[in-house]
Amino acid sequence: MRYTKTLIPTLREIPSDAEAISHKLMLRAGYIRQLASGLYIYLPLSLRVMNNINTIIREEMNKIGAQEVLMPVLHPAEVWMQTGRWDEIGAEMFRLKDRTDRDMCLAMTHEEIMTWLAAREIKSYKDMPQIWFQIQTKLRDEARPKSGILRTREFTMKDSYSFDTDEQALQLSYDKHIQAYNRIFSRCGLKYYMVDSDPGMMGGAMAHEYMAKSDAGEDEIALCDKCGYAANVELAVSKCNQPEIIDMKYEIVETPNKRTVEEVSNFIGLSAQYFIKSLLVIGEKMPVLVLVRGDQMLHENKLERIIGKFRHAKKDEIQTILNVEAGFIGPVGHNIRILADNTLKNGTYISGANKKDYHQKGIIPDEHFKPEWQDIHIVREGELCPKCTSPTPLRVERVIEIGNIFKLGTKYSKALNAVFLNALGETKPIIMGSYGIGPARVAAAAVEQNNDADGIIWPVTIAPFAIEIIPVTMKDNESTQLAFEIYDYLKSQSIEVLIDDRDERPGVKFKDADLIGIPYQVVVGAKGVKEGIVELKNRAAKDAIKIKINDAGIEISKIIKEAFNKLNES
RNA sequence: CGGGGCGUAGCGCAGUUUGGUAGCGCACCUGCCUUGGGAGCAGGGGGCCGGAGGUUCAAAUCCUCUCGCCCCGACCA
Repeated sequence: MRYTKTLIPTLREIPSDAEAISHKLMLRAGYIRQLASGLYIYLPLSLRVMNNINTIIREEMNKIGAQEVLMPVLHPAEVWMQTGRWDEIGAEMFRLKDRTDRDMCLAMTHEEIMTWLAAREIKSYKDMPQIWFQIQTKLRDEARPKSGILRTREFTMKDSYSFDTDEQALQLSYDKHIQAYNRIFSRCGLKYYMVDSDPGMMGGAMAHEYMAKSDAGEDEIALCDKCGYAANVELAVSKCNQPEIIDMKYEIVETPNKRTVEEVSNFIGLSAQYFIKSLLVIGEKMPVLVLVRGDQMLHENKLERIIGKFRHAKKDEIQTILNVEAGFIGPVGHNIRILADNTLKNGTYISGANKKDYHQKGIIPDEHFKPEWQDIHIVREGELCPKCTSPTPLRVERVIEIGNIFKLGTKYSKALNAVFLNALGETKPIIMGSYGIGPARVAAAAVEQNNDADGIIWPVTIAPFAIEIIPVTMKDNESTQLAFEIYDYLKSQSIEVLIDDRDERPGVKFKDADLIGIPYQVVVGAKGVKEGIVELKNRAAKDAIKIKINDAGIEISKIIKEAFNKLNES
C-alpha cells in the first residue's frame, strides 16, 4: 500500500481526552477516531489490525472444529424474556420497538439466540458435540465507557458456544477452547495469564479469564510464581502472615472516643494486625456480624456469595440490633450470625467491648465467640499462596480481560427448552459452554504491552503492515526506483508492505513510521544506494542492519517470515 | 447513579477572576528555499467561544437551565 493513498492521519499532539497509553497512541498514530462516548471509528490501519486478529481467531477456532455463523444484532424481546434476562438486565441493554410496537433489543451477547437455534436444530445425542462461533458486533449501554477501545458501547466480540451431552463432553469442549485461546493469544504476541474467575451471573460452575498484563486494565489478579496459582482478585484466596502471637490479658480497656482500627491501634500502640474489625451488615433475612483482621479489607463480593445480597448497617441500626455505638462493636456476647475471615483463626486480638469508649483486649476466637469461618478478605500483594505448602508470597498484577471461558451448564438450555434424546431415549437438557474474546482489547493490550516513547511496536502477526519502506527522498530517482522494486518484490511474496511515497522530509517520515509502529522499516537512501546497500530497521530493537541491494528482497522477506513463524509456532 | 474536571479554529492551549466584540503554537493553502530524525522565510484561509434563556448600552467573560466529553467510584452477559 502506498502511504499517499492511505488515510493515516497522525497527530503531533495528543488529544487531551486520552489517558491510557493505547488510547493516546492509537489516536496519535491515526488508528481510531471517537464519534461519541464509547463509540469509535476504526480507520484503515486499525481495521487491518482487527482483521489480522480475527483471522488468527478464525484459524484457531476452525482447528478445534468450531463452525462460524452470523446472527442478528437485533433481537425480539421474547427470547430474552424466556431466560429472564429481559428483566434482570437493566439500563445496560439497548431496547427499542419495531414499527408494530414489538419490543426488541440490541444484542449484548448471544447465549439466548444460540440456544434458540440449538433448541431447534439439535435433537439427538448424535448431533453433538457442536461448537458454533461468530465474530460480530455487540452493544451494551455501558455505565462508563473508558480508555479508548478498551471499554466501548459497541464492540466486536468473538463468541463461541459449545453444546454437549454431559459434563465430561463439556470438559472436552472447554479444554479445546483452552488450547485454541492459548494459541490465539500467543500468536497475537501477548503476555497473558489464564486465571480462575467468578462465574457470577452466568450461573455456571467453572470459569476462567484470559488476562493481559497492563496498567490500563480494570482487573487485578493474584499470581503465585511457584505453583502457578492465578485468580482474579474477585475470588482469589490467600493465607496470611500470622503475626507473632502475643500474650494479652483478657481485659477491658478505656479508649475514649477512639473508633477506627487506626485510632485505637495508635492509642494502644499495637499494630492493626492485632485487631478485629467488626462490621454489621444487613442481609436479606437477618443482620450478620462480619469480622476481618484490622489490617485487611472486607471483600464484599465474597461475602455476598456466602450470605446473599446485603448492605452496611446504618448507625441507628447498629444501636438497635447490637445495643452499642458504632466504633465500639466487638464479636463477644452477641446472639446473631457471625462470619469471620479465616485469617483470624489463631491469635489473640483486640476489638470493641460493645460499650462506648471501651475496647476488649485478649479476645481468642472460637473461645470467646463462635463464628463461621470463611475467606472474606481482599487478597493483597505479598500474602501467601493458598495452594503452596511452604509459604510463598503472591503477586498482584493489573490486567486487561481479553477473553473468558465459562461452563454454562443448563441454565439457558432449560430456559429455552434446548433438549435432546440420549441413547436411552430420555429427554435431557443440552450442556453448554460460552467462550468470548474481545479483538479490540487484544489490539489495545498489544499496544499497551509493546510501545516506547516514539510510538507503537506491533507484534508482526497483527501489525497493519509487516514492513514499511521509507525512500528517504522522493527526489532521487535511483533510490526511489529501488524502493519500489523492493516493494513489488515483497508484495509478490504475500508480505503486507507500506511504502512512504510522500514528498516529505526524512524526519517526518521516520517519526511517523515509529509512531504507527510497523515492526520493520526499510530505509532506502541515496547515499546507501551509492554504496550498494539498504537498511533494515527493527522497530523494537532500534537497530539496523545493512543489506546488499542485490539480496535485499530475498533477505528481507526471509527475516519477516522468520518473525511470523516465531510467533505462530510459539 | 455519586464525586471531580473540562467544552474557545482540525489538534494543543491562552483569554473568563476585573464585561468593551478573539489570540498563540502546530496543522492547512500559495510562493521561495530545504531534504538521513517532526526545517526556514514571506504571504494567506479558517471560530454563532457546546446550546438555550436572562442581566447589561455592551457577554467567551456575570446569572439560570441544558447538552456533551474525560477521570475516580458504583455497575459491568
